[in-house]
Amino acid sequence: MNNYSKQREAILDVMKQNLIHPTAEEIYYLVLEKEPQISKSTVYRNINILVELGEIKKLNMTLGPDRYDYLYKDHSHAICEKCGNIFDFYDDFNKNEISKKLLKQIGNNMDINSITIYGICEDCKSNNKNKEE
Amino acid sequence: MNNYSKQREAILDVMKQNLIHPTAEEIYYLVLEKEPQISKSTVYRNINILVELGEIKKLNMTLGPDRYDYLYKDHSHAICEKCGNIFDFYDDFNKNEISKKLLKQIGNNMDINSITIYGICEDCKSNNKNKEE
DNA sequence: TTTAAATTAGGAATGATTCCTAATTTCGAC
DNA sequence: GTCGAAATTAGGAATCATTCCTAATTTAAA
Repeated sequence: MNNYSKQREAILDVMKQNLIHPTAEEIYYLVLEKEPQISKSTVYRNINILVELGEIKKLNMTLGPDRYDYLYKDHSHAICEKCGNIFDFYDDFNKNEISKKLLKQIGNNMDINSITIYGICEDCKSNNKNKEE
Repeated sequence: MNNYSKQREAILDVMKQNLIHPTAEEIYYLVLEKEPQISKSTVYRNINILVELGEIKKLNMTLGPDRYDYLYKDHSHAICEKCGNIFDFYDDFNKNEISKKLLKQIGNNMDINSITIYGICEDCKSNNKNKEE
């Protein structure tokens, strides 16, 4: 793994230019515009390679297929389990006090790659107030 | 949704007695022992209902199919992205300072259901030191 | 009871992802 | 540059996980 290919390059470009947390399928259609002959299996294979190389990040979703994010520094996510919206936030987990406390609680000196918060966002909370079922 | 059924009861019992973060498939085989005629679709359907009712929690995995956990109070997870191990830790996110700070960073007053930490555990870190590829 | 709604088993269908294969591309050694 | 080994590709088949469909059964409220 790790020879140059214009297909892999095109996928990484798409990720850099679309900071919208696309699914693998969405990445495929975005890449198609520049590489009309690319196959879905190539997209899936390269997404996995890019994740392994640490160039992009996989977001494990509660709802629907997983999503991907071009990895920039100190970037974590909060995901609404009702509507699926993803909120970005920024934090250097290798420096700050929050992660020190979390690490102490875990009792295992992990390298923290990211923190994901799962919850219900403001919008979904207020929409819910009017509902009864 | 919400009539009594012995199948749903059996699934919840399995979850209460097996705090091992099983996959849906594993839950199916565990329930089979008590309900030998239960079908897989019944297991999947009831798992989803129990998640919706808040009786069990879905863990979004980086590796492999999702896993489930019998929900007890103030319980969150750290997942190793290399070996898939799940570490439990305990924290009431609706009370403590950590979640207050996280909420401020998100900029959206979410109800936090849980926090999941993704990283590399101690074991995988030390195993890696000897590897080069 | 009676009846409507919920639930079931079982299998078909779907959706997402990985695997397979033969052809092509990359790249380092000469 | 040329060669050959290793990596990569397109395309489709296969697999895996999950949901959907249907007719029969069970539940629960009137």
